[in-house]
Amino acid sequence: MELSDRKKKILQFVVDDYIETAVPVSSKSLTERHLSNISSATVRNELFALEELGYLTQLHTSSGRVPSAEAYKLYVSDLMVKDKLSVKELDYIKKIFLEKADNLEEVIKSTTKIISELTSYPSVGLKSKDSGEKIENIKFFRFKKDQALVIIVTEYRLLKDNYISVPEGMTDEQLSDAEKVLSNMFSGKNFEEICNLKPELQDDFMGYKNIFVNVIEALKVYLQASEGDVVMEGEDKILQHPEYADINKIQNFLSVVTSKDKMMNLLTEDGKDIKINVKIGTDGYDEIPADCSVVTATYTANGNKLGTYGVIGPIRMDYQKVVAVLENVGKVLESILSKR
Amino acid sequence: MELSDRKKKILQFVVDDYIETAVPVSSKSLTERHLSNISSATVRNELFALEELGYLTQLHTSSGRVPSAEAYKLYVSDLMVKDKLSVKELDYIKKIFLEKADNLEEVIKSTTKIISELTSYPSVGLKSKDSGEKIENIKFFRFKKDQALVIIVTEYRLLKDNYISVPEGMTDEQLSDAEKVLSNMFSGKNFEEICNLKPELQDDFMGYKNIFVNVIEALKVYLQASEGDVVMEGEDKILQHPEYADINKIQNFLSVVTSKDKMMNLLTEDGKDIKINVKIGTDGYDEIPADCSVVTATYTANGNKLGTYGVIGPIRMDYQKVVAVLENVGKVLESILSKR
DNA sequence: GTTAGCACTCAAAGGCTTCAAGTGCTAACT
DNA sequence: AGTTAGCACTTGAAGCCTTTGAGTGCTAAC
Repeated sequence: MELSDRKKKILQFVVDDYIETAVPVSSKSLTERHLSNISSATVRNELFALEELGYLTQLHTSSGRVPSAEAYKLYVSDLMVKDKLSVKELDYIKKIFLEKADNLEEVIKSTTKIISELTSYPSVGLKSKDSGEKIENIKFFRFKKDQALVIIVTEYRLLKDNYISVPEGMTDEQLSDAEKVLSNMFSGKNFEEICNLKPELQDDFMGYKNIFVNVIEALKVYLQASEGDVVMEGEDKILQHPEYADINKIQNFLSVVTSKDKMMNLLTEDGKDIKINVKIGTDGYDEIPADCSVVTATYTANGNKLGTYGVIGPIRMDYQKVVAVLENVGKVLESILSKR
Repeated sequence: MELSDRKKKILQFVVDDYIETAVPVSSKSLTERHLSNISSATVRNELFALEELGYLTQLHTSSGRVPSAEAYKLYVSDLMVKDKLSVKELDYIKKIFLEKADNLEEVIKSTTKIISELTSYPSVGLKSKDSGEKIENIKFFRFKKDQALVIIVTEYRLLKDNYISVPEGMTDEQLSDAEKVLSNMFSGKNFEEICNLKPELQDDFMGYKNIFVNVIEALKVYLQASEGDVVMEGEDKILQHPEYADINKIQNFLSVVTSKDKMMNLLTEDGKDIKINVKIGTDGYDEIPADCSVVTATYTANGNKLGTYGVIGPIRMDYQKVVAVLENVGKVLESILSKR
C-alpha cells in the first residue's frame, strides 16, 4: 500500500527530528516545528496509522514515536533530502588527500580518516586483495641465502609483502633468469589466471618449476589472508552518540567492530553496481548488532574493484550527512585513482 | 622515615586487595583475609598512621582506604611479590610467536596481542626507526620511468617503504651502477653516519650525487615520520575495568590512547638500562591522565634498541601480572631476536 | 476530515527513610 | 606501650513514595 503524501511528509519529519535529537518525536513538536497548518490531533491520527503500518514504534503508551528499521529504509530510499557538504568540508577532503595519497594503503587510511572526521562515526576501509587487475612485472630480491622478497607490479600498485624460499644452491644468475621467465609468463594475466596455471602443462619453465610453485603458493596465501587489510578509524567516536551511554552496549559494539574478520565479511560485498550500499538494522547480517547500520561504497578504477569504505554506527544515523560524505569522497577518489 | 615491617605488610595487603577487588579496603576485611592474629582496631590504628604518611586516602570518613600513587610506587619497588605465569599462559606466548614472528612488524604485533590478551589491558608497541643497527646493502627497484623503490637490508631487518624519484634520462644500467656505488658507501655504517655524510666531501660518487641526495632525503623523512610505528591492541579492554564505568572517563582515556603522537612521546624513553619501566599516575607525564599507569619494556638485540612495548591502564593495575607478562615476553623475544 | 478537550499512562525526578559498612575515639586490659 | 572491646558517629547506597509533566487515545462537536 502506497502512503499518502501527507503520511510520507510526516514520516520524513519524524525521522529527521529523531535523527537530530535522539528523542522520541511527539505530535506537538511536529506541529510546532514543521506542520503549523494542521493540529496536533490530526498529526496524532496519522502517527497512529503509521504505527499500524509498522513504520513507527512507541517505547510506552505515553511516549513519542520512534522510527522502525522499515521507516529508516523508506527514508533512505525515498524520503530523505540529499545533503550538500559545506565548502569547508570539501576543502578538508581535498587537503587530506593531497597530503597522503601516494599508494593504495595511504588512500584507504586517508579515506577512513576523512569519513570518520566528517561524519563522527567509526569508519572502515577494506583493500581488495584481488581487484582483477593485470600483472605487469615480477621481480625477486634475495636478501638471505635462502630467502627472497617477491615484488609484483600491477596496473595499479606495487605488491611487496610476499617472501619465497630460494632452493638451496640456486645462484643469483639462475634466480634472475627465473625472474625473466616468470615475468614473461605472468605479464598481462590477472591473479586468478595465474593461480589457475597448471605447472604440469607449462613447458616454458626452463627448469624453474620449484620457484614457480613457491611464488604461486605465496600468492595464494597472500590472497587468502583475511586480516590486515581492514583499516578502522575513530572507533571511539561511537561514544559521542547518546544511544551508547551504556557500557554494555559500547562493549558489544566495540567487540564487533574490532573483530577484523567480522568487518571483512561485512565489507566483502557481492559488489553489484550500486554505488552506495545501506544496510539498516541487522538486515540479515548477523555480524553486526541489530541496532546498527552500515553504509558503504566501493572504489573502482576502470571496472576493477580496489576496495570498500564506509561507516558503521547506530541505526539512528545521520544518513543525509553520511551519504553526502561518501559520495563526495567517492568523486575525489575517482579522480585520484584514475590519474595514474 | 622507614616503615615498620608490620606497616609494610599491611600496606601490601591493602594494595593487593584493592587491586583485586577495586573496593576500598576496610580494617575488618584485612583481619579476616590476612591478619587473623591482630584485631581490627589495631589495624585501624596502623591504617590511620599510613594515611598520615600519605600512602592511603579515604573517599569519605566512613569508607575504607584506597592506596595513593605513592603507595603504588612503593608496592612496585618493594612490597609486591613477583608473580609467575601458568604453563598455559607460557604456552600461549610461545604459540603466538611461533605463528607470527617473521619480521619486526609482525613481532611487534604479536607482542601487543599477547600482552593485551594476558593482562586484559590495552597494550602498545613502538618500533624504533633507528636502532643504531648497521646497513648491509641497498638496492633500487625501478617500477616507473621516474620512480624507484629503495630496499635497504640491515643487520636485523629489511626496509622497503621508501621511494625515490629517478632523474630524467637515467638508464637502467646507470641506476644499477649507482646501486653498487651507494651500497659500497653505506655498507657497515648506521643510519646516523649515513645521514651525516657530506656529499661535497665524497669523491667516489662517480656522478651519482643526485641519487645519493634523493636517498638520504627519503631516509631522513622516513626516520622523522612520527606516526605509523605505534601499534595498539585491545583498546576496548579498558572497558572491563570498573574505574571506567563512566563514559567521560572512557572518552578521555580513548582520546589519549588513540592519539599516536602522545603514545609516541610516552614510549620514546631515555632508555636507560632499566628493564621494566613503571610510570604511576601522571608522574610528570602530562600525556596521560593522572589516574593511569604505564608499564613498558624495551627489546634490544646486541645493544640495539629495536623497540618498546607495554601496557597502559588504570593506576589500580595488576602490576604483578603485568610485570610477569612483560618479563616473560621479554625472554622469548630475546631468544627470537638473537636467533637471526 | 479536522479539532478541542479531557481522562489516562508512565517515566523521570525529588524527597524521605532505612540500612549497613566503616571509622575514630575512649577506656580497659596485658 | 601496645592492643583491644565497645560504641557513637558519618555517610553513601538502596528502596519507597509522591509529584510532575509530557504525551497519548478517545469522544464529541465543528
